[in-house]
Amino acid sequence: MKSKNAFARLKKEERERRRCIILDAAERVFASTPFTEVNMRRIAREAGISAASIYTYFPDQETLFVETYLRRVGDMHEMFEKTISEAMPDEVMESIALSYLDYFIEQDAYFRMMAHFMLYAELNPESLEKLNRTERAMMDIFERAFKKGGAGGNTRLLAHAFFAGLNGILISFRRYPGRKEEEVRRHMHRLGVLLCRQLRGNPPSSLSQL
Amino acid sequence: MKSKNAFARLKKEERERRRCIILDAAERVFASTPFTEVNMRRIAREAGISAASIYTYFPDQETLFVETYLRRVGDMHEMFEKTISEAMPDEVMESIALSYLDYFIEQDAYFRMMAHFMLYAELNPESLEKLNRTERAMMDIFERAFKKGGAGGNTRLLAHAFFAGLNGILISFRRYPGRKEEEVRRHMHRLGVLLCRQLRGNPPSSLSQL
DNA sequence: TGTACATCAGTGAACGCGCGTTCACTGATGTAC
DNA sequence: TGTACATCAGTGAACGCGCGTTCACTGATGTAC
Repeated sequence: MKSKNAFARLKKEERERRRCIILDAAERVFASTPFTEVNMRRIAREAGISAASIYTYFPDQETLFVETYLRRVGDMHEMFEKTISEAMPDEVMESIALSYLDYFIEQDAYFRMMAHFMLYAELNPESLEKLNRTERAMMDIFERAFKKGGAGGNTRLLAHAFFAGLNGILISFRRYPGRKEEEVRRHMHRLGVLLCRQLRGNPPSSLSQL
Repeated sequence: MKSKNAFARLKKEERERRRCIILDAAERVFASTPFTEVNMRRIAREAGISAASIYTYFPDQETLFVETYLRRVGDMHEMFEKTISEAMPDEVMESIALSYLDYFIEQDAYFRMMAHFMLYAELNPESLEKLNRTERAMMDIFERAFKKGGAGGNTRLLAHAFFAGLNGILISFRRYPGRKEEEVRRHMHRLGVLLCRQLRGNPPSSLSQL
């Protein structure tokens, strides 16, 4: 009986590892291909299997996308945890804001996915629940950052405004007409810094300095 | 020669009126149909013509969508102009923020279109230029509102932050899990008010009051 | 040790559907002479 | 006044393409006896 369990466990582990290989491949595809050109066949090719095989491990495309997204966002959370514990109180918010912006500027596909989930997705309940949990975790992190930064009052609301503000910056200025990538990033950073200072109730002495 | 011109003019006017009928139909479809279910055949049906006929008046779907969007946004601009001239200085920003949010909460399809243009669109140059002009006009309006509201410093940057903040609120909380429509709206309003006060450099005495 | 059978990952090809767009054609109206 | 021709809005049907997903089948590995 014991050895049978061991076999079953091993099989389960192997299955898990194969799932993981597919997720790795998806991650690479998302990192290297314009979001609208990502599809099941491409991910399969990157993983070295046929498209049909993916369906042995994931029920559908959406679930695969959500899981790829969640893994990545998990990494970001860890990064932020570190920032919170290491940064000085008066720079923790800006540090997080700029990381958040840079992360999504560089990993455009993941921002697109987030936007896609927010705008379109008719997600299955499990995926939806996982995404919601992750969003709440993000809010918790932002809230703790605000507290460390010395903000008082309704820090949950501040966290929401922070989240909304950052997403808004990313979506509103990503195609800033006629600007080069580096200028767009600088502009986003400027707005991110403004957002932090304002939400902390500590406006810069002169906005024109920015 | 004169009468020939008159004929030509009439013909041009008629053509313009037919274009207009299609745009009206598109507007109705966008108002009544989930964004992902809008397509050329539906708009044609609503206009009482065949899908093929649309192509006599618009080169492609994207152009039709952009023009429908622009007409609507034009209306919104007029609304804001009125608000700016009529509202008291200390309430002008909040008034605009709440109108903006309400407008896009109710006209979800137009928000989706805006998001779509920001995220996806490989637009043809003319459409792109029109959209950019409109966005700049929006920024001008916001900037004037800030000035009327008594904000100093870099009002252009404030306008950008305001625009980003409002869009971020709309995209980030539209699927606020487990909340009813009315609660979502209230939450968005709360965040909108917070955004205004912060950007005006006039934080509410206690955030927990919100 | 050998044979029959079960399990299951993996596959190429095809299915199915949506939907933007094009095409060959019709029918009405206007124009030339 | 009548005939031939031009113009042009409008159409139904079909094209074309992308792409998620399914299906019937293969081949390897393990198991029973």
